[in-house]
Amino acid sequence: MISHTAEYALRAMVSLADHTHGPLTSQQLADRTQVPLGYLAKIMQQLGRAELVVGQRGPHGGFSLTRPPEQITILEVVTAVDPIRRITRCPLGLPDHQDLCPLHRRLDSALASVEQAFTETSLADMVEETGVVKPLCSPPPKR
Amino acid sequence: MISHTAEYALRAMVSLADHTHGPLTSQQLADRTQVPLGYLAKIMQQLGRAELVVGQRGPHGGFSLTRPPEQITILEVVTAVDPIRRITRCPLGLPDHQDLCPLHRRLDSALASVEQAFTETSLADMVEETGVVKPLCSPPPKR
DNA sequence: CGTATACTGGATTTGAAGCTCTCTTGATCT
DNA sequence: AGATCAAGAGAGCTTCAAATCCAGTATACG
Repeated sequence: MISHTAEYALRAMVSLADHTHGPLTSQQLADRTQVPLGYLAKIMQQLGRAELVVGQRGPHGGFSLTRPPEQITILEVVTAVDPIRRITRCPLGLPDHQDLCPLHRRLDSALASVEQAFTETSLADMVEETGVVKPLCSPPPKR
Repeated sequence: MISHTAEYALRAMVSLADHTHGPLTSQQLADRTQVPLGYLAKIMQQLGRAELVVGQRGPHGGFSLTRPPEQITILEVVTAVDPIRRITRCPLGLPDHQDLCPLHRRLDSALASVEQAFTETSLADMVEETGVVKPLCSPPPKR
């Protein structure tokens, strides 16, 4: 349901949102997110074209968010790399009608609910919940 | 989010649910659903192995549902051909913890809501809504 | 029986997504 | 200016889902 690419983009964006002091290089992001470096670089390019991040070249360069994490939704990130395709017209061959059948209404409404959930969550929401914990997945509680 | 395969399976199952008089052949189903015949045959095999349909060979053969449409959910159909994979553990490389991070909690809860929606809808629900209309997607309102 | 019908199963091809490699462009620091 | 660091961009490889093809097997009916 969620492509690898979208997953990777989200991990990278969350890492950036969590890192407030200056940019992060592709290499640093790849380490944090466990995403293959070369592939991540491509994804970062896409995020750049969507103007969600900017890349600064040269020493001390790297990627930074273009907006504060509160103002970037999950949906924007996903859309930038792998858009959710809502079902707006008949997926069958029948060209001469507009309404969706019950089946495709259901499927589209499932898509809609996902889209809705993604709209309501910002990068900041996810960083805040993490608290002091740094890794993307929280380690076991210490005792 | 929903694979072609799952879409095709659903179309075929809805067609079967809508057809109460005897079985439908792969060929007939392919016509109704606009799915490539050879590929649909493979999908029907999967649905057969999941015991959602039975195939009757020979003349006047074809596929029939094994249960009344009210008792078959969308989820069962989707699961038979292309299961929804819930996120139950850390998708990153970190093996030594159980909890999901905020990101993956969100993603999994999106999956959960889709799963829920699919559980609550049966094939019968979709056939009933169609009413007299035969094609999977309803034609334009006549006036 | 024999034949036409229709599902079953395996092998193969195609195409898109995932991933790598390499070269180029731009920025920083001696 | 020259060296180095890091993003940008294009070409190619790999893997897997989607789709096709072909031979095999079971069933109904005359």
